[in-house]
Amino acid sequence: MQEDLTGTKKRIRADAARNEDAVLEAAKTVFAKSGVDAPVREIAKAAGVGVGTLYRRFPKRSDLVVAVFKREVDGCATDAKTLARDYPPGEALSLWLRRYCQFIVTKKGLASALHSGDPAFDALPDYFRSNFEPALENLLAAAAKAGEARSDIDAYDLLRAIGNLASAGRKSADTEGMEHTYRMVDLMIDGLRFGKRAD
Amino acid sequence: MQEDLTGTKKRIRADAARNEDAVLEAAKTVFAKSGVDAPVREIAKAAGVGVGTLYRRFPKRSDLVVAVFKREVDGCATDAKTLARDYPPGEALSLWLRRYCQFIVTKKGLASALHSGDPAFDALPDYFRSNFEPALENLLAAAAKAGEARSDIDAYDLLRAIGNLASAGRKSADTEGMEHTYRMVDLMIDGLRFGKRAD
DNA sequence: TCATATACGGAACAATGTTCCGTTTAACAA
DNA sequence: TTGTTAAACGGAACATTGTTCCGTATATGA
Repeated sequence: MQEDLTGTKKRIRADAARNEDAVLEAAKTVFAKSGVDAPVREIAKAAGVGVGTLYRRFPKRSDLVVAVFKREVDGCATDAKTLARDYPPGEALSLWLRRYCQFIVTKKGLASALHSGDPAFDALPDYFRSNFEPALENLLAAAAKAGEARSDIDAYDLLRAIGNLASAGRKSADTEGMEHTYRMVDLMIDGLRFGKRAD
Repeated sequence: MQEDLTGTKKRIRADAARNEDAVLEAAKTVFAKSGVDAPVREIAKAAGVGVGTLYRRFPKRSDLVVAVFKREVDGCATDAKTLARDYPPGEALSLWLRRYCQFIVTKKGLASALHSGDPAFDALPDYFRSNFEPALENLLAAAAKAGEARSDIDAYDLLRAIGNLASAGRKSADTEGMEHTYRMVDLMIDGLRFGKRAD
């Protein structure tokens, strides 16, 4: 028995780590398919674990929802960095805005859960903003500096605007509404570029 | 066995009518105390009936929620007529806006249920609007005609504005936030009067 | 007063969140 | 490699709902 870098007692057992990941992955899929109210048993089954295993790591249903949400936020925010590294500033910006758009659309069910009044979700809006706002700020700043976007747009305003656009056009959940949404978002991205100006 | 005016077969039994009313009244109270997710058993108990009785008249939980909501809307809309009859136009307007304010505050839990995506509640926003908008329009028109309010305010806009005000200030549910809310609403009512103008 | 359609109450059933515990196994030392 | 053991596992069992069923009670009309 030895202490790890953080001072906790023991190493996480390999199967435990594997299962935690499997559960989160399964939950993401099931939530997307059946909504956030999907039965815990269904998630456990999809992950190939027993409900006991699931509950040891996520004592309350809401813990699992929160974990999935944060994981998705982290993934989307991380993509901002990746895109910024791999693409020219303007393109990185517009690619990420589409990525963000997908995030919003797939989290439709989650969004309503956030406003359900359950205190378990109180921290999520902050988590959302404190991750996405800096991410977008960086992309915007880089694009503006490169002369590929205007520099007078507030990141949070843009997040909200696109969030509203994306969550509005979701009637049939298939490609029908999505195309319309993407067209609107493209319009907005064009606006960012068209209005560009030298600093 | 005789038909009534609407062509339906039979008269409603007295105990049935009594129980229906008791259930609705109990549901209103319980929803206010424990939220719209309160157990059906709790409502049945408060109404002094068995769950079977409750379910005969409201086959789904949501039917009960809808019925309570509509009943509250009806009551609030009816009060508009009563106030218009018993008070001078300007006073009737301002009294009813406070009444409406209370409606919004006590229906906080219900409001989130409306946007839960459950199709059972799809009709409620329309019901809300088609009752309240004409009610307020009448009050506004009368007050404007009497020179006690401006005449360039859209009823629905005002409903939304005050609805937002009232539903915003509801942190502790006690008198704390309510006072602040009422002050804002009073401000708005003053605005209606201050800005009055002859037609 | 009687017959009966109607309504009633609450037990029973189904679905789901959560807990419990006997069994399995990863990790470590000899 | 093998033995020991704390950790993790699975899923049965329990608790809390929504909903259904049905034997019993009763309001109504004749």
